[in-house]
Amino acid sequence: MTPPADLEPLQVKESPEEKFREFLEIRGEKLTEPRRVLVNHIFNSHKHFDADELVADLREAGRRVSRSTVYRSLRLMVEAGLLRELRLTNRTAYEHNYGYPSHDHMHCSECGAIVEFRNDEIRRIRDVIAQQFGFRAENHKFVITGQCPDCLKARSRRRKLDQI
Amino acid sequence: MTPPADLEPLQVKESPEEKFREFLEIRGEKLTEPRRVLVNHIFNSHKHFDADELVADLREAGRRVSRSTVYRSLRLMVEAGLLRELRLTNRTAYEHNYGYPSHDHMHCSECGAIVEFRNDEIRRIRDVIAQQFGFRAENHKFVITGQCPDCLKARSRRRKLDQI
DNA sequence: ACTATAATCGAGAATCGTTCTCGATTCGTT
DNA sequence: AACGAATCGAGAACGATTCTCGATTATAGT
Repeated sequence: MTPPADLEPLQVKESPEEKFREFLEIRGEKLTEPRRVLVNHIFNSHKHFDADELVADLREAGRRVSRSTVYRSLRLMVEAGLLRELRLTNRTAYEHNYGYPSHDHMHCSECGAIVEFRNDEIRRIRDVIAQQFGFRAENHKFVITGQCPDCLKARSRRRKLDQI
Repeated sequence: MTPPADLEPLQVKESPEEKFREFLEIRGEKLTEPRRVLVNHIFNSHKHFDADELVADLREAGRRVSRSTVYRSLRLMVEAGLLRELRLTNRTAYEHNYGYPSHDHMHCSECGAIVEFRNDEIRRIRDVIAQQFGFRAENHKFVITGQCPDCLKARSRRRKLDQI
């Protein structure tokens, strides 16, 4: 299933690695080998992942990076605006924030699938509400929970079997 | 600050305790003394709280309920539809779901304040989007993060001081 | 009331994701 | 090559939550 046209990666001037290096330099920190491995691996494919999956993924690819460094680097990449956190379960999931249009999520309560969607009205409503309350809106999270099409199909299949 | 009129508690036929007992009975479980203490204490005031605050609160009121029982009961009350979970920080916060109109939240990233608001458009958008993707929408969470009016005021005060 | 049986309780151990500590290593610069 | 600062990895520590298990309590049947 290809993503909808409005959720294609955006054209960006700098690569994630360049952007990360820049962020680190400003703070007097360094883009080391493990950090370069991480940022490139993460932006090599567009998907949601958590710290454990990342460690396992890297290990499979033959790149050892310690858990400590993975957690530390993820935090940095969030601060750098490269990644965004999603707290849907007890584990924190991450997704690309740099070079990717802003969007929200649907979360299947049965299989855990995460589906992205784009809707500009939400942003508008958010700003109207914030203004009403004198808030300065910085960000928002909109997550629709329910059952994805696959799990709904599986359910109705089960119901039919039960009737026999 | 009184809550907006559209966020007043709703009139409900059954008390939370009755509703809890009913839920438990269906599952062949019992409304015990600790559970009765908890459900009544929780619905005695309308506010957000987490497990630790609840334990401390009860202790102050002279009612000892063990941490285990508090966690177990909170889970049950969520399943019973009495409470709703909010995962804004590392601690899970809870709020009334029974006898209270559905609403969403603004969360101040500076002081942690949680402000409720009601907006019917969100629900409508949610259902339209879910339908587009073949999802069955069961629930949603919409959280606006930013700075609350008080923290904005404190900020501009600080900026003025800096200028002197 | 009394007893039997299953559910529940409390205390503390265990779990699990994440963060911290610290001696060893690497980076960039002289 | 040598230095100081930043970073690394391994494992300890942490904090919220869940689990374990012997003691306690609720409810139905006598």
